[in-house]
Amino acid sequence: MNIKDVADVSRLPAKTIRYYEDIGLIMPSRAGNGYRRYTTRDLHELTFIGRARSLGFTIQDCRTMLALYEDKSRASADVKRVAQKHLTQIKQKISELQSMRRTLRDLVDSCHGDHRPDCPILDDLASGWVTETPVS
Amino acid sequence: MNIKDVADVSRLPAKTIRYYEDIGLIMPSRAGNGYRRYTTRDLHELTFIGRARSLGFTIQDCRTMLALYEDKSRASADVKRVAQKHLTQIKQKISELQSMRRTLRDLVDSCHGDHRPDCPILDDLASGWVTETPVS
DNA sequence: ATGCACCTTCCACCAGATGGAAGGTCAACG
DNA sequence: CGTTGACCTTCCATCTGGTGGAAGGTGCAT
Repeated sequence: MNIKDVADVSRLPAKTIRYYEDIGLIMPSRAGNGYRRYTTRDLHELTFIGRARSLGFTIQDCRTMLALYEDKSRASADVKRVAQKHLTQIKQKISELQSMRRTLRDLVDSCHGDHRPDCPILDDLASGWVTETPVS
Repeated sequence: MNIKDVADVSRLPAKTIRYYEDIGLIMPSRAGNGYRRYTTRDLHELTFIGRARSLGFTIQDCRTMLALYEDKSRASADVKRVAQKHLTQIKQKISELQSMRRTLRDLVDSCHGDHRPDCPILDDLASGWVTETPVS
C-alpha cells in the first residue's frame, strides 16, 4: 500500500505518518520509484500508535508500548506501569485545569460584562499590586 | 531593577522574562552597560502576565488582556469575552481528559499487571486488528 | 500528450519556553 | 590592584507533535 491508503485506513494524516517515520517510529520499505510501501503490519502499527496517541500517550510511550506489544514474552506489569503513570499525569492535569476553571468561572461570573471599564477579571490579574500609594 | 530582581519578585525565570521581551510583550529600557532596566510598571506587567499564564491564558490572550488593562476606557465586556472563551476551551480540555481517564482507568484496572504477557491494555491499543485469519 | 492525483524531499513555522556556550560587567575582598 | 563570583548579555539549539507549502517526480486514464 501507498501512504494515502494507510492514511485513509489508519485515519492519520499522511504528513503525520511521514513524521512518524522521521522520528523512527515506523520504517516502511520503499518501492522502486521511491514511494513508501506499507505492509499490513505497518498499518497495524500505525493504527496502534494512533489509538495510543488518542489516549494521550506521548510518542515515547508509544515507542515503549509498541515494543512491549511486539515482545511476546513481555510482562503485563511493564505495560500497566506505563499506563498507570500516564493515568496519574492525566489526573494531575485534570485537577490543574479544574482549579483554573473554578477561578475563571468565578471571575467571569463576577464581571458584569458591559460598556463600563471596571472589571474583576483584570483586578484579579493585577492583584497584589498597588499603583498608587493610598492617601494616608 | 535588573532582571534578577524582577525574576525574584514576579516569580518568573529570567529566561522567560527575556523571552517575553523577544516576543514583544514587555519592553524594558536599557542601562548604559546594556543591562535591562525594569521599572515598577514593567514589574507590574510581568506579574500580570504571570498570573494570566497561570490561569492558562495564551500569550496572545495576555497581550489582549494587558492592552485592555492599560486602556482605561475599555469595556469590561471585552475582557469577559476573552475569559469566557478561554473558560470554554478549558472545559473542553477537561472533558477530553476525563474521557481519556475513564478509558485508561478501565484498562489499568483490567490488567493483572504481573509477569504474564497477556494484557488488556495492549489488546485495546491493537483492537480492530486481526493478525491471523481465523480458521474457517 | 495532457491532466490530475498521487508521491517525494526539504525547509519553515506554531506555542512556550528552556539549556547552554561564549563573553561582558560590577562589587567586594584581600 | 587583582581576582573571584554573581550577575548580565547575545545567540543558537532543543523540546513536543505535528502542520503547511514549495518544487519537482510518477502513474494512470483519457
